[in-house]
Amino acid sequence: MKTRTRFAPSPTGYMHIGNLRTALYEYLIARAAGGDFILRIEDTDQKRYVEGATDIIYKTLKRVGMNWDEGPDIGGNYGPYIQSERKPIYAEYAHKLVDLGGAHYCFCAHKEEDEDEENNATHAKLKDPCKNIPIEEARRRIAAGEPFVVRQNINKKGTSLFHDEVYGDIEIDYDELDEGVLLKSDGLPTYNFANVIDDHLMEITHVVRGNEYISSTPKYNLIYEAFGWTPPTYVHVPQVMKDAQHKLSKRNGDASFQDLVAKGYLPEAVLNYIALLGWNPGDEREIFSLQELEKIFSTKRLNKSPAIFDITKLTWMNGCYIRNLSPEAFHQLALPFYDDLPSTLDFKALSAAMQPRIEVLNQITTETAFLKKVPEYDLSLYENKKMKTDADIARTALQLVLPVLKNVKYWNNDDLFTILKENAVINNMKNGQILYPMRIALSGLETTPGGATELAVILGKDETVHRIEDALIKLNGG
RNA sequence: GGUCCCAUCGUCUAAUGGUUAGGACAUCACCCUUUCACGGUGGCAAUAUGGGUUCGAGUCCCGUUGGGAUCACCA
Repeated sequence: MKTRTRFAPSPTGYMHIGNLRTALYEYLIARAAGGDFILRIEDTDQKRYVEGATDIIYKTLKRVGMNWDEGPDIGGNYGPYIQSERKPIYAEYAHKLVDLGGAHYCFCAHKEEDEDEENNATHAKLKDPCKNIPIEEARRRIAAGEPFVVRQNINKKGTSLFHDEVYGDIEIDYDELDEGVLLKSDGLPTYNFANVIDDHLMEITHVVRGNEYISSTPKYNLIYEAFGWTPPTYVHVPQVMKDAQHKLSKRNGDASFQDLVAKGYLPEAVLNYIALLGWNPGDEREIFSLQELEKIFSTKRLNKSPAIFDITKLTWMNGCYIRNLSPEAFHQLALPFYDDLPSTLDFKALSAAMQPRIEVLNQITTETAFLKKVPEYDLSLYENKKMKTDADIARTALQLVLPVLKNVKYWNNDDLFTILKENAVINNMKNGQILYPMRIALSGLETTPGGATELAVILGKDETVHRIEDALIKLNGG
């Protein structure tokens, strides 16, 4: 049987990191087996539907290179792939399930968000009064237009046993299961029911989902059983946590995939990082492309315990990806972050300086602020013990260097560095006594991305001369 | 609360019952160096706890503690 997995997000307008990881594992299981990866949109909750949310899902998956073989946009042999368009299918199977004894009709009024514990227990196993309504009477009431839901029957006794690829064999007592709603009064199925029907009809072989579904898995199996269908292979994965106590969630404003990308995390790096949250390749490699993961992924190396999303490690990994970029590729990614900078800068040189120094693209903004304007600084900045400089030496050095720079023919790093070094020797000064003050004059900062000559190249000859003149005025008490 | 699940450095993790418990991030120190960064070298740092089983337990069993999940006409 061909391996088929599906990513079945609900369009709530947000690509949660944990969701993306689930999608990744589903994708990898399919690809590792040469199978198909299906995209299905689960929009059975109209209240939560967000306009444009499906586009975010498409865009995100495409951005990381997880292409699907069947889906709402490209079709396939098992469509439709949007649950709201499958409404008649669920109704048909729901009634069928009632006929098969796996469910019953229930006419109880729906109590909205009722916190009353009594009410919560009302429909627990065997307590639903509607379960005793004769089927003929139920059908009559439905025909008469009375609102109804289809509720699952849990008639079994004893314990349910099922196997999970990650957690092994799990036993749950049937008494623990509630007779939940399968088909809502609006005629749409609940997640529990829609999943079983769709996964079966779409011939899904592996179901990957968060481990919060472990306790309800026996309910799914009961439905499969009632229909005489074979349940899929279950792969429950541990949660992605924000910290030891809380999982990552939209409500807390935790980073989503699109938030991370907007900050300048590369999609490839994010994907690489989340692949390793709860999975490892069995050796000590950490940097993987999606293509490499497709070859080596196995559910056997999936972890059981929750993993905390560590932005610090992702940031490091993103830095690795940035440094591995070709200079041209990096330059293209950096360009949007140069918008506010003077157009006279040598942007290629700036990119060359930025690439090894940043780990997230948006760090470019703060790193380059001094290129717009020299920040206010104190003359004490010219004092540096190791460089053996102070404001007086700085004044001498800059006065010395100014005419030299004005005469430089080839404004590039190597020539500038050679010339300035020669001048240090001629004037019996140390390199640092010239380069350090020059760097301060050009930046007004204690630390800068690149040295004096690199900054000079980035700023260009005119601005460099200009900034040194300004510094001299400042050093002379102006 | 009932039930289910989980437990190795701060974090992500490795370890056919036999290793000085390994790697990575972070952190610290040093080297490189026109500052910073990159790069390089090294340091600090873990088997939650109590009992078993075993010649030998991070690994198997039981208890304890801690944490998570679930008990919706949400997924």
